[in-house]
Amino acid sequence: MSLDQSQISLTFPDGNARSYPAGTTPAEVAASISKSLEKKAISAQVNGAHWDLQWPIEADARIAINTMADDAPALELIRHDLAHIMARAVQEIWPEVNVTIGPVIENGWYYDFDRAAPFTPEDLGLIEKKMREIINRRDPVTTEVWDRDRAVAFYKAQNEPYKVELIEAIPGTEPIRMYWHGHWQDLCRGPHLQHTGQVPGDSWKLMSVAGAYWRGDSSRQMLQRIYGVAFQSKEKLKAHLHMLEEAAKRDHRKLGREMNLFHMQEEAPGQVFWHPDGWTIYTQLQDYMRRKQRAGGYREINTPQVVDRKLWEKSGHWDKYQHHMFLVEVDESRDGETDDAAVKDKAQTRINALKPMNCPCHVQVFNQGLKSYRDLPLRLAEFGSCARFEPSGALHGIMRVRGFTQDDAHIFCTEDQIQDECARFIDFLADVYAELGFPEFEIKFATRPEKRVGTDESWDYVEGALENAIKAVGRDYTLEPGDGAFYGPKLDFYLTDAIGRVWQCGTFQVDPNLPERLGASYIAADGDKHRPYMLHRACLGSFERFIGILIENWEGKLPFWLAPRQVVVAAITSEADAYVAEVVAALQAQGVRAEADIRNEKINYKVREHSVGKVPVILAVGAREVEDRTVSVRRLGEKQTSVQPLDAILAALAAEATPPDLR
RNA sequence: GCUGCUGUAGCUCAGAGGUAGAGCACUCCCUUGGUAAGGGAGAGGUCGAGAGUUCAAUUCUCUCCAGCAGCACCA
Repeated sequence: MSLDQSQISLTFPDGNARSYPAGTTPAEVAASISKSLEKKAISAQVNGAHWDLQWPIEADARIAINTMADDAPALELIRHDLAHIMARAVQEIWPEVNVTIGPVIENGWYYDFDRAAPFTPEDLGLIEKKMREIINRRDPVTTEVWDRDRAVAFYKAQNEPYKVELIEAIPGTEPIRMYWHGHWQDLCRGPHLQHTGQVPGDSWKLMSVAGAYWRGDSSRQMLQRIYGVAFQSKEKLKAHLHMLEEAAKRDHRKLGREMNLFHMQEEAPGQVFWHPDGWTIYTQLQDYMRRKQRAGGYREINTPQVVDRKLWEKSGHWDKYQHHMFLVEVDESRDGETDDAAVKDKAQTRINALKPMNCPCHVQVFNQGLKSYRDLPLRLAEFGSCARFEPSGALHGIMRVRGFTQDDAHIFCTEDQIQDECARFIDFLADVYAELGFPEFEIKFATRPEKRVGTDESWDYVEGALENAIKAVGRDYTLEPGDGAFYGPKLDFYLTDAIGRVWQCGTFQVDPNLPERLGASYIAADGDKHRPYMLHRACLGSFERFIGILIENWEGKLPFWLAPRQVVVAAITSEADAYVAEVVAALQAQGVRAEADIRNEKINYKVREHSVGKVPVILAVGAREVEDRTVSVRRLGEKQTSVQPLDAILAALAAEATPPDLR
């Protein structure tokens, strides 16, 4: 502690402290250390907070000066200053454009503009050029804290209404900070670099322009958002652009077409036409899940697709979910001979909905016959085909669709069975994910939201049960306070794919509400009727989306047991054709998906075509193999081939074709 | 749903106010070739749908449909 009020003590990362006048800025601190540090400094950490070099320090503090060698602050400043530089470039080219906000995001930044004419790809080039000019000007960055009214008046005079609105949204306790990059001005909480010349000239790129709502609100003005990416070096930018290319190669829409797995067409937007090879993957996965669920104590059921609105009114979906439902109006008085569907007897018209979820139907199954506490927990599973009217802009390949099938199940149980069922499910899911090639997953625990039903005691109990369950199976989780459903808490499961992307697939939700609405009950040991809890749970989510994830994860090179085409037996000369047929038949008899290629093509051609087609194993046979009863084995991605006896490869491939749960 | 862009042969794409082209794939012929494209020939398209402008529209304009990117949505 300094004795003198006007002096403060600043402690450096090495533990040494020095005394400075109160109000000293990190820039002055850096200068007091060395000329080179003064030049290299970009910002500081003051008591851990990211601090602009120009901001005064008024009290004793821990301080560290940041340079470009400090990754996190360097990237933040580069990206943040580029956001300002881009906005400045845009206003230098088109002075009438209004600026709004421009935050740093993963890998870069964006800035939202209000401009009548759309930005074109050519405009992006112009903006980049102007940005380079601005960087080369090496304009100093300066900052001041302004009085709120002065700032509002300033932006009104500048005709920047969005800035005025932003200031009005800043809490009264926070300062209004203004920044200048040369003459160009922006409202910003900072920090920023010393001058524009500190931004590396060639390690960033403008990527795209797209619409975005002002303040993320779809009822408000649509702005134009320009995205950029930025790194500390040209090499890192290149690596990033390369990674984007790699991700594009995995696109399931592209691979689905190339591998002839499925297609979609405009008469059925958001719905999948599965081709034989794609459907092979689908059925393999479904058969696998069916076996796992049977082993896990689930009973499989199947329920109707077209269900009268009365049930949806009871379940509450009619009120809350109607705009997402496909409705089917049927004139029940039709004679069955009139082809014109538009001719309807309104009085006789019945409104149905395609089911968007399976839960209400599952309660109907539960409700048949009296249930005893001895029947619980009752685990009802369905590969439930659902239809949801998703907004057109949300559709994405087979990942976000309007018609899909969930690996859905509902567990009817008592309150004190929740914890066990939850633990059991986490183990089930971990097992499935590991066998499908996703050993790593995260759990997010979403707790009671503001708007909810049920008593606090009940929430306490159920949340406690979930938490105990996670601990019982020895897993970590992250808390998402307030993110639960209105009726109960939930766990969401996020798996990580081969290139580090995370996907939410599994879910586990506790629901006392729907059994109540739909009148589910069981006879407890005390002889009275009680309400069961309903646990909604899914592991893969939907088959469509999960297969999309599998395709992208494996870049189309699915594990052998899931690969739609497992083996191609290719003749090198037509003299081997009969032997090819024999090998194919022997493989098929072992349950291997094998096909013959005896076309009039060279072996090079065949190898290339089936490699491109991601067939995991090519068996080439020519005169030698026919003679020796062997095959030449070539694995996808390997250049080396090996000659093996027919019997040996039959046994090996049959073993490989066995799904992981049956090994 | 919103903003912008796109829609030409199975796929990837070129093209132009006067009713269309390439490569690959496909079919046939030659070739029997030893591990990522052998050679030749042929066939294939109401240029997403509808309307308008024009002597003439696939090309220009409008509406619709679908796709792509982002936003919003995903109780």
